[in-house]
Amino acid sequence: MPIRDADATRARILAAATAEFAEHGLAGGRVDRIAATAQTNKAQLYHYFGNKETLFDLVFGHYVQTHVANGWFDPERLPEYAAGVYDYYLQDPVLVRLATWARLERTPTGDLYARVGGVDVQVVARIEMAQAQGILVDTMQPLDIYSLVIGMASSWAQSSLTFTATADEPEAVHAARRAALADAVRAAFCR
Amino acid sequence: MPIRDADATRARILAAATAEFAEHGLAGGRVDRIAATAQTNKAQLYHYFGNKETLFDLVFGHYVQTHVANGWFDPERLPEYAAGVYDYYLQDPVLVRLATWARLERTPTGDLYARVGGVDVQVVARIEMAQAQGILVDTMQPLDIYSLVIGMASSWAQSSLTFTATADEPEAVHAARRAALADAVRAAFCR
DNA sequence: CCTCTCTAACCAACTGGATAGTTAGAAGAC
DNA sequence: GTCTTCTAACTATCCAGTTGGTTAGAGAGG
Repeated sequence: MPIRDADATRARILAAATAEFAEHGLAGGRVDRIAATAQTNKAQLYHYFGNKETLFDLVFGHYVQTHVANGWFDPERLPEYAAGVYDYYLQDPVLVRLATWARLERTPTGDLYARVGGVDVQVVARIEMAQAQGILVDTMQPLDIYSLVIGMASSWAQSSLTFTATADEPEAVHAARRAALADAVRAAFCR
Repeated sequence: MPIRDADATRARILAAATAEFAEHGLAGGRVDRIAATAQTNKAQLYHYFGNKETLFDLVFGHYVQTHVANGWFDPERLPEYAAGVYDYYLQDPVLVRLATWARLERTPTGDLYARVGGVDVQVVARIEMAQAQGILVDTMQPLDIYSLVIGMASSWAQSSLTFTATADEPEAVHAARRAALADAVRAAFCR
């Protein structure tokens, strides 16, 4: 590993910025802290990423692209998918927090992922196919089904308007939530 | 109306702070802007409210207390309640935005309303009663049902991780979402 | 009814530290 | 030798919180 490595420095800044913005958001995030955590300095940061806002957008887009696997969504096993999302949010708060900051500070209305290429077109196509096959109810718009499922799965996430789950709760509590979530999704959307 | 009116000044500051914090959050909110909007000055603001953080908590608590009517929640008409929440969030983004900022910046885990007195105990009691009467499923914890319903109703709110609804969309779109939401809630929780 | 006094309400201007963004140049790598 | 990577130090602005007062108006005394 060379002492000077532009790619590695970029990566350290990106990682530090991801943690900082997930924790504090765009307005609350501090460029000095990011540079310090990344073991570099602000001049490097500004050289590679332009400005704070751009860095935030890039962090969010990058995190979505690397952590939301394209084929993960499965309309044919929607209850299991929802339960999986519950577990993911529990184990990794970064995605939810970044997404919520992005929503509040960058994209207050419309498609949250518009800056990042929009909601995967495949999602809609696959829900439609599952509806045609009689697996999912065909009385709702595909995107409405998708929104509701995400809304349900994020009920206990770090964006929750009620109660946010933590890993140190008893496993029985998580099991009960997972079961309630899967049951509710099944009853609501599966035929 | 006297030229000097402490109550009126307090009220103007609270109103201005509510708008400012709903828009920009705690870190992004500016005390100077609040004072200017309230047509007063920072010294008054600090005299009445101590500091920015205290003011934020007070704004959030006050908004919840004045805008979340106690008896509004109705476990016997859960689908209609959910649809009502959809409409409320559509027409007034302030509550959702304040709550989401409070979640991210003040209460990252646990009960969001802990600072404000906790989730209404009546909510649990009334869900339990509805379960005992066979109106709601009794295979889920009351709080889990509550969380899921709020999660579903806020699927298109300004905290949405997918798509945020706006008032200027065609009424047919809103009607479809309301129907999907009510149907899903009914299928998931009502017996 | 007028004037004096006292207090609560008010405010312009200030302070000190934080913060986004810049500069000018040092040093490793090829 | 020169191009890229790196850095300490700098700048200009912003911002939460404070200071040192001024002013409106209520009530008391005459």
